[in-house]
Amino acid sequence: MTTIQDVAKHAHVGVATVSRVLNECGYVKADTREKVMSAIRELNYTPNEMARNLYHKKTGIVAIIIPEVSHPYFAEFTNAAEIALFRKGYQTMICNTWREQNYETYYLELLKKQRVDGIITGVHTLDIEQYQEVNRPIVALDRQLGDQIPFVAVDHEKGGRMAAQLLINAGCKTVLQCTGHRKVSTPSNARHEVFEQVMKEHSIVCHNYLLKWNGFQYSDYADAALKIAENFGNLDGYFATDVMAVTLIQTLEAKGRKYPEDFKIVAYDGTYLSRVPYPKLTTIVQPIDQLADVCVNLLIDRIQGKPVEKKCIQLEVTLREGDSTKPFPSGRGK
Amino acid sequence: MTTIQDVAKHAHVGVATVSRVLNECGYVKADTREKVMSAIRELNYTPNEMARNLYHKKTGIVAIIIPEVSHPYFAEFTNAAEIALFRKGYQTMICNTWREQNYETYYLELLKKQRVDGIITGVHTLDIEQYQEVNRPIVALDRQLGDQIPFVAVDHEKGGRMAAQLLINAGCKTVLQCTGHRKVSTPSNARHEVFEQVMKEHSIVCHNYLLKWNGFQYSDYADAALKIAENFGNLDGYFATDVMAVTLIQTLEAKGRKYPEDFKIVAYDGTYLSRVPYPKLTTIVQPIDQLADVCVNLLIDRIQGKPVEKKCIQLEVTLREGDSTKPFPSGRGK
DNA sequence: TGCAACATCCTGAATCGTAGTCATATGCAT
DNA sequence: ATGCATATGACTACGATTCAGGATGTTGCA
Repeated sequence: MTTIQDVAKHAHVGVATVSRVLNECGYVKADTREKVMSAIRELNYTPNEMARNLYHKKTGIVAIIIPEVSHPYFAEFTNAAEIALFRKGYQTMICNTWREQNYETYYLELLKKQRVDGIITGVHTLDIEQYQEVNRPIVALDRQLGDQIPFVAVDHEKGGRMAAQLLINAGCKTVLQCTGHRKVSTPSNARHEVFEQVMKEHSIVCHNYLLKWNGFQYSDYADAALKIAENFGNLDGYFATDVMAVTLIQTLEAKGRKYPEDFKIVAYDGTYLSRVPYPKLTTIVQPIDQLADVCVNLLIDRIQGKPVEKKCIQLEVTLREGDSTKPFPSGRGK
Repeated sequence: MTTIQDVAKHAHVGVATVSRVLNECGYVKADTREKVMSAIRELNYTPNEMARNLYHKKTGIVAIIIPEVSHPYFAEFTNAAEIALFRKGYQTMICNTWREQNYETYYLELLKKQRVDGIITGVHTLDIEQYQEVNRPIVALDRQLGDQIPFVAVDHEKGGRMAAQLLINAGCKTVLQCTGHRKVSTPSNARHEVFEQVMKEHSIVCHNYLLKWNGFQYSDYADAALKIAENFGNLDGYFATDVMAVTLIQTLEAKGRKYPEDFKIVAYDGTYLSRVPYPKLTTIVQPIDQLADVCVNLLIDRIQGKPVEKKCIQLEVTLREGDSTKPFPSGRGK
């Protein structure tokens, strides 16, 4: 690999001059610049980023820590984040944790090691303390990690309430919601509390199905859907994330239930998946691109040392109403 | 940030000793090691990766260049690649090109700049020459980039033939396949040639619909599906990638055609999306995880200087047969 | 005209933080 | 005293940037 030294020697100038030409700063005579430029071309020289990074103490890389990038929600989030980061001049590193704490710890180290300038984390496994002791730029998606770390989330309570209301309006009497681990302290769990509560207020039976997570594999969701179909196969309302919702629909259909005549369903997230079923699936949509933008902006501000005043930013969910919550014909027998 | 110097001073030893403790090499007395260790703990020291990288002339980062990571195919590919890379001790950088040549050029520069140790490219826009002049570790997915750059792809011809045969066996008489730009020299275009040819051999009318790519957005696919439904809405067989297939199904259903009674369809790729429709969608499945593994292994070999003898690796497609190619009842009137 | 003041142009050396080479210094056995 | 294993620190390379400062050229003003 050719270095700036080689270029300097080849152009019969000092390294500082080459550097000035490269960075277009300071005084350089026109013909000297030309000499340097042609030396650069001749030697096919490209400045070494590692050396630059060492000097400037920045890498221009941001790590996105997520359970796994193949999950539609995180794929779309990562995608949007990459765009935003690219615009700001940053590269994106992806870090799948598979919900393993030690992976998360490992990735958190990247920041201490100065391998990345900042981290956007979308996982919820590690203890808060570990995040807090890394006193460097971090932004959290859907998780409160103490006072120092800004976090971004949608109004999940509203999302849960909307979902509940949609099923109630459709005339559901016995419903089920699919949840992740309820103990995990993430704002996104709020929707399940609200959902349950609203159902209770309307005296509607509300079952919970705890979805164990083993990675984003079809078989896991298919198994879960099968279990639900077995144990809760004749309810009239369901509330689940996109992935679970679409899998559930096909499983219930395979069991002979007509979609969306026999059962109503509301999906949550609004990824591409939620647009696939026909008739259209009613979905509570998270503004994934916006979430990513906000995360990136917050992070870049922190990296650049700007004081981040707002520690918590909440965005709105929207409703994409389809035919999966069309009311049951009135007067139907239970 | 604390440096190795600080640790050395704090422990009253030389930097070399600290380095030896860190890297567990050379002779260090047990109590000296302890002194150093406790200094490291006290100062909360972590070695700076940038400096290490500069010294060792490697970053331990691999770039994956793809059109965009939100597309299910690339999301699943990237996911699998990240796992494989992590196992080999590498970090993954994602680079969305949006099919813009200048982005691709920019990302290719990362390699010259020594910001990454290697590149896996899954895009097809840039001229081959630009790749060839970067004489560093590159592996291509689904594209032949000259003799020096190994490439990995599935047997698309077989895939195209299988798809054609499935529709023929189902009794289709007039079919349509959705293609990308046919001029682009990617092995994956081979399936369309074969598909067309097989159809011709069976005297079946085969239409082509050229899908213009503007990014992985629902609206684009929805628009395309709408156009197909308008102009080719009453054919009896379709062949398209997962994304297009599922969108097409819902659009044709919305037009009143019964799936899969009125028309047959074969999907290509085998991402999660292809598992969503009910009744099940017949799909030509690419072994995406395997493709990623092979790409990663080839790349790491190249990075580590091992001679890569096999310049081209072809994997097999498999058939996941669903009900979307169940034969039309015999004797139906055209 | 003389020369201070300033702008222009360029170089060498120091710097960023780590790793490894080399030289040196112990202790212990022969 | 010699040899060897053990133990340690000063120094320098990695490649780019930047600072201090030297060498010009140019202007302003007595």
